Amino acid sequence: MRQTQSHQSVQAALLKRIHSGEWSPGMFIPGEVELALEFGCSRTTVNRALRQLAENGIVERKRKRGTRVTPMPVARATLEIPIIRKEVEDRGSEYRHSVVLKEIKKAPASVTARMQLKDKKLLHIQTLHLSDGAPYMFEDRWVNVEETPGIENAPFDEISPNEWLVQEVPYSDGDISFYASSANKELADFLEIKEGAPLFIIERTTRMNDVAITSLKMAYTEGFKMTSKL
Amino acid sequence: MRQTQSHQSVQAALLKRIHSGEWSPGMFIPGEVELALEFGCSRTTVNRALRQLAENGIVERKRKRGTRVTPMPVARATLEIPIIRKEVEDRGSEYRHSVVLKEIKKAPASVTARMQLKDKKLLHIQTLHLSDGAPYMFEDRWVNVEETPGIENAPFDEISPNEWLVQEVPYSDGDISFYASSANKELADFLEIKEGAPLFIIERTTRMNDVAITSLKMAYTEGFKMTSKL
DNA sequence: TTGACTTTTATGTGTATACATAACAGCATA
DNA sequence: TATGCTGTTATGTATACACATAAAAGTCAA
Repeated sequence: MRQTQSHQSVQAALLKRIHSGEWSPGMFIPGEVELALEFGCSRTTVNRALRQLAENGIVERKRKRGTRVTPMPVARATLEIPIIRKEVEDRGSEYRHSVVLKEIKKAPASVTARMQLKDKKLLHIQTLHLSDGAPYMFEDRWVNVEETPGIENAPFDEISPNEWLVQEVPYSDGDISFYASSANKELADFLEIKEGAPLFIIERTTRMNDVAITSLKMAYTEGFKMTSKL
Repeated sequence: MRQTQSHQSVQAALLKRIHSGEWSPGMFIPGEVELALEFGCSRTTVNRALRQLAENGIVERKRKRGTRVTPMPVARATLEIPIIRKEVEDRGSEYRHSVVLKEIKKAPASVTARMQLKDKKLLHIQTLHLSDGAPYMFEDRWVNVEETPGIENAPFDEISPNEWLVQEVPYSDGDISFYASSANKELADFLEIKEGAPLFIIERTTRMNDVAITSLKMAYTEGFKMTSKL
């Protein structure tokens, strides 16, 4: 029998059994061949459905052992980190930015540790991002100049360093972390908030083949919220 | 020619071209048939490689139009939100929790709005989670009792509401958000921090077929950091 | 010129088949 | 007993083929 979208319906059927508790966490589920027979489709189709469930962390698969419902399901949220300008404009606000500092300098230890670049002079850029004229986010960025040709002449009054890098410099991997912190004097001044006010911090380092390209710290004022579906 | 892992190598080859700038953002790349010919593999294999790239947001695909490198790539971070006990124990600390409040009550407007359950009495549970005896996170949870049979008799002195729900109550979807806030008097007392100290807040609502199961707010003290790969 | 129809094209998906590979079980040999 | 060599099994992956489908491009008649 040839159906369309059948891997999706198979996946839905499997999910239903898991969600209903018919297959409980930790339990091994029937093999691909058996399921293919039951659903009246090919093993390929079942395989795809199961593969997708495994990608989403719903089931765990191992050769020979079989497939089982993940015993302790970890909730996963996929966050999308858009370009700042888009983030602001999508909310219907006007975006502006201003580069408040641009220097070539030896980075402090905390930055060199993250980037694993010792004793190199890095480009240090601080940018204030504004939404409808009000301070929205403060960005403190360090850039490995050797890996980003052209950055010295980039027109940062027109395009933000954020956007320029995303468009001009490819990266292969990186890491990101989120935490809460309180504003120090400098940040408080820039963001026009009280010293000690809570900030949402995103720290991000991107690399190309294990060589750090840029590392940055973004400080969002209270009111910023990051949302995602589970 | 039959190779193993070839969809991975094809994907790697495609990624390389994108990262190297040979194919720049917004550009349409050759069709599946053409690529299959070039790589000496079947269209199926190219399809799978491209499908995975599309899932990761690297390329955009549309029937008939073709495949193009995502013009404005949005960085995506997949966060894993583990069970609190695991989170603490994985860091080598001893986990304990204590339920500080358990009542059946009409929820305040902010909660009913999130859960879209009006005028229902909900179970309200507040739990303090401890790491090596020190306050780690404060959880404020509202539960739709009708959808969670057995919760009234659950042994919350042994197992945390968090863990009990994950294991006993299946859910189909939900949403989650992250933001920074400052501690009010009550939270400051529980978490043994100063009033006004920054907190990392995770708000989460889970649903089963569009019916809210539980909605909770988790407040982490400063020092908590959520990390992920890009 | 406009609007309805047809063709073309690139991706989307399903089937049958084959071989690859990891891990386990059981047997046999030193 | 320990160790190495078989199968065996379930998933992992590649291939050739066929049909589905959305969207663009082309065609033609009112």
